[in-house]
Amino acid sequence: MRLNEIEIGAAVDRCFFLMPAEKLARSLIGKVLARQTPFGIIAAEIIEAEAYLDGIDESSHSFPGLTARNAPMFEEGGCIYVYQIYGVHHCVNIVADAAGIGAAVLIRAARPIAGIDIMSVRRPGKEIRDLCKGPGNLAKAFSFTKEDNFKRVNSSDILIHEGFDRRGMISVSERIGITKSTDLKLRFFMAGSKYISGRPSLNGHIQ
DNA sequence: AACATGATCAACT
DNA sequence: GTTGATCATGTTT
Repeated sequence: MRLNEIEIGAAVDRCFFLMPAEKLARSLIGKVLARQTPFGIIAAEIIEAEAYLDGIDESSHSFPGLTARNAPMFEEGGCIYVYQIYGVHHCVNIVADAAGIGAAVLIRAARPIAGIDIMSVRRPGKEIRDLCKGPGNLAKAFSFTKEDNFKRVNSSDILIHEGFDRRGMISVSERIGITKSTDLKLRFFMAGSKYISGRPSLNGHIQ
């Protein structure tokens, strides 16, 4: 599929998401997140993502076991899980692995490819590079809300396309903004990209 | 009380 | 340009 003269590949198949969250987070870098809206399609290349594991990961929303809030995380991989944080922001996750596991990948930053005019309405006055920088900002640009919980990628208005092969361009670090299980290196990102969140000194920025 | 954040502002290099 | 402090805000435990 082609969007604004950019080839973003085909939609990934359903079984793509049936892998552990750590592997899925790495695999999602370079993929294109897209959404069909009444005003047209929005699309952006995933540049930064974090894995939240089942079992030992105390910072994962699934750690306490199944609750009303985290129920989407226990669906089969490819399910959407959106939560609200600090009363103000929303964050988007894509569930990993088989049903009942409870692992997901937080999408933290992306490079806008299409629907920039639509994103700009939702993020007035922002530079293109800042439209989808940070999980709360990305959710705002894409208008993700709890309404999107339990939707399935590629069987709804939310899509993931093959995008770009970024193997060999991906760096790993500790996750941002958590206080538990901080030793785990589960943040994956394109080093030096101007689209990633966090302080430049943590990111190997070139800019 | 804690929370997977972001905008703003003041102070610095 | 960068950094750290502060706070707005609603849901969950």
